[in-house]
Amino acid sequence: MEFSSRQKQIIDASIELIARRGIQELTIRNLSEMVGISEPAIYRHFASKTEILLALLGFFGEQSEKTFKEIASRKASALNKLQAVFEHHFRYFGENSSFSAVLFSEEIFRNDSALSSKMFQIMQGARSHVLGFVREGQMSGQVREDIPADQLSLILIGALRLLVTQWRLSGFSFELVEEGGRLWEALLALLRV
Amino acid sequence: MEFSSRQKQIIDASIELIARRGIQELTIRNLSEMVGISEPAIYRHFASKTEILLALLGFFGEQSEKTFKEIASRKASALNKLQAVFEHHFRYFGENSSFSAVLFSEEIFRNDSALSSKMFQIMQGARSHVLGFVREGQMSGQVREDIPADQLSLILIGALRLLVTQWRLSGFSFELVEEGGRLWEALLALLRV
Amino acid sequence: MEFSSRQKQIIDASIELIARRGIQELTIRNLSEMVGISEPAIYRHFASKTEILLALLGFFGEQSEKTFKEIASRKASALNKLQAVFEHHFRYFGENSSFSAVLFSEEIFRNDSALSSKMFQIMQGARSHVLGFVREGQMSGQVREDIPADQLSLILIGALRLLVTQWRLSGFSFELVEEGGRLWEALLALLRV
Amino acid sequence: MEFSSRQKQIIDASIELIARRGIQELTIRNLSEMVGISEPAIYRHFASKTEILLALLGFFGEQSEKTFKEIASRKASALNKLQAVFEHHFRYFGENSSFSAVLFSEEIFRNDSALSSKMFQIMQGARSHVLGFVREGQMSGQVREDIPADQLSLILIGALRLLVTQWRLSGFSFELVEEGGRLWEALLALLRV
DNA sequence: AATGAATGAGGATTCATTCAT
DNA sequence: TATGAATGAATCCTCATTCAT
Repeated sequence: MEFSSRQKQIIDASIELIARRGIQELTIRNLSEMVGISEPAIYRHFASKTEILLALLGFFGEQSEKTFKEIASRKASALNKLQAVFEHHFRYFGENSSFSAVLFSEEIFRNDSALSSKMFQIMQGARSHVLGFVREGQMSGQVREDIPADQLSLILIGALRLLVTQWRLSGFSFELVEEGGRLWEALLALLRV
Repeated sequence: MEFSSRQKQIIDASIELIARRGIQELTIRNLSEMVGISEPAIYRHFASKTEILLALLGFFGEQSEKTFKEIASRKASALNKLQAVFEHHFRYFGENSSFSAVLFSEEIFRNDSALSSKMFQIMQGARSHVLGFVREGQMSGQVREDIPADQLSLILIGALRLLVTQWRLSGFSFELVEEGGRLWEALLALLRV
Repeated sequence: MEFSSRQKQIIDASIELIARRGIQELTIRNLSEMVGISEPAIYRHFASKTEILLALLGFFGEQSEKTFKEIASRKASALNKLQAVFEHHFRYFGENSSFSAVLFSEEIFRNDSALSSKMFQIMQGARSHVLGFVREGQMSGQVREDIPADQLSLILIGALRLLVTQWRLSGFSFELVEEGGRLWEALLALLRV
Repeated sequence: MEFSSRQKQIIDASIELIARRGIQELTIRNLSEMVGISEPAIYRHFASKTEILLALLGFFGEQSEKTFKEIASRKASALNKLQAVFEHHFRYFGENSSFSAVLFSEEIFRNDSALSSKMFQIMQGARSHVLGFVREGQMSGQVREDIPADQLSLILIGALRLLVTQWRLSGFSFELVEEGGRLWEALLALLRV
């Protein structure tokens, strides 16, 4: 999916808007004000509001997929790859605090089936990549095998999500990267044989 | 807080509405249709829409608090108490699938400060209770001490939340109680010394 | 017209409400809150909101008429009577600042013909009494005759009204009785032969 | 302040509405019907109802100020200027009977502080101009000096206002300009040395 | 004499979207 | 590529009033 610069501008503004003021404030009016064009002009670039959200999710999905693939291709141990996943996400959200609001608020996309299935797809992508790394770790003997890989993945992702959510709800009141580092240490201790 | 039967009816309808159709569909109109009275009639029982949501959260908060306190008072080991927390929540959400939609969707309450602080309060309550149980376990030698208690709590709650969220997003496509049981087994193995 | 004590209470509350918060805040709800009874209970005492306003105007009308008649019956010169009219009104409004808001805001009663004709009647009453005093003064040689009596009445009443209105709009920021005394001195100088 | 033609249309309709049916009937719905557009369309041209009333008062204020300044700049005696003020207002209201309903009904604007202060400002403007003319007359020896200028102004404006109010409440049942002429004659006789 | 529950009509305002230009 | 003007449907909420109790 290629987006024009105007389209990118609109997507960025959407993310900002959702992050700063919540999904209920993502209106065409607010969007057009933020971009600096008129309301109808928005419709020159996207057929509907849903289309904007779809593009937004597509953007996240692609980024996520790309990142996971890059990490997967590294010549490194499974635990190092998992660490990279954690570090990447904490750094990424830390720098783009707006994104977490969108990515961890599935509720937002409930009403439209196209949106919610796109969301589901992104979540599944991340899940299966993490699962792959965990399995890799178990096969290489780095990760404990007494617990099923899918449970471990669930625990890993659940912890990551909750930390980011707490960070966001607390008004970004702590250093996500640092706190994330501590969380990873804890998880590492749990995973290791 | 005591509620009249009509008020309870309105709260129930709100939960149903949020659960089935999402927060965006929680409108006074839909609510009044569901209850079977006119829109203005709603305002005889609650001063505003915010008041309804506040009552709804208050109801959840009280229930949650009561449950945690009951479990805390049991003569049982810390791990048994944690297990009880997990079992209770999975059974509870399993039976009232609507509730999870409300409780794990903090985004919903962002725009109103009264609501979001109430939500925060409920989350903090659960968090501190779980933390207490974990500490208890560490002191009694049941729970490993090489990982800080707050990290363990985060991991526990994060896993619980994510499982419920996946269950909900998948359209309740699996048995929450069973799957929750498996998750608890995994967590138990991780926690134990 | 005789009013029950509850009815008097309602009328008083109406005056207070109009005076303190304006006619737009004279709602059955606010009224019932102020009186301390339920909304339907208001309708036990008055058939409708219009009926309340009618009673309120009737009360003012009677008081006004009584006062004018009392003054008219005094054994005093015409100018003394006029002075009494001024003194009475300034003292009366000064003590019951609420009343001026009702009496000089004819706009309030426009929509209902029963109300506006009642209002008109009260105004006409005051007007004809003042006119009578002026004529009396002209006939007795106290008041200049080069200006028609009806013009003089208009000027007298207009000045009284404007002073009270300014006092009210300024938030009762000056001593009405004192300022009214000065105004009367000025008018007296104008009226005298 | 420049207004689009649609905005002028809306302001005109507001004046008409207030004049013909009273402030309580100045609703967005009635306004939109009168203008011949939908209710939301009104909001394309004014951000809120208050904004409409503010524009309306601004329009009156400007007109009033302009008129007073023009009269003040004339090479004429003070009494001639005062006469011009009276003639202008009676002619103006006679031709635009609607305006008096707005301008002399301060009660209307009580609830909104922005509106009531604008109203106060307009009133003060008129007051100080009249006061200036009276002082000018006293200094030039045209106007009697035994009565303070501010009392005379109050009397002048009070009489003007009351005549217009009576005219309006009587359903425009007499010729305002003629009757206003007679009133001015009376006032002139009072003012002159 | 009073009330709890209810309502039809209407209040201001916002929404996503369309259309002519 | 953009906009000014518009709108149907919906938002939350308030009003005076009624009715059964």
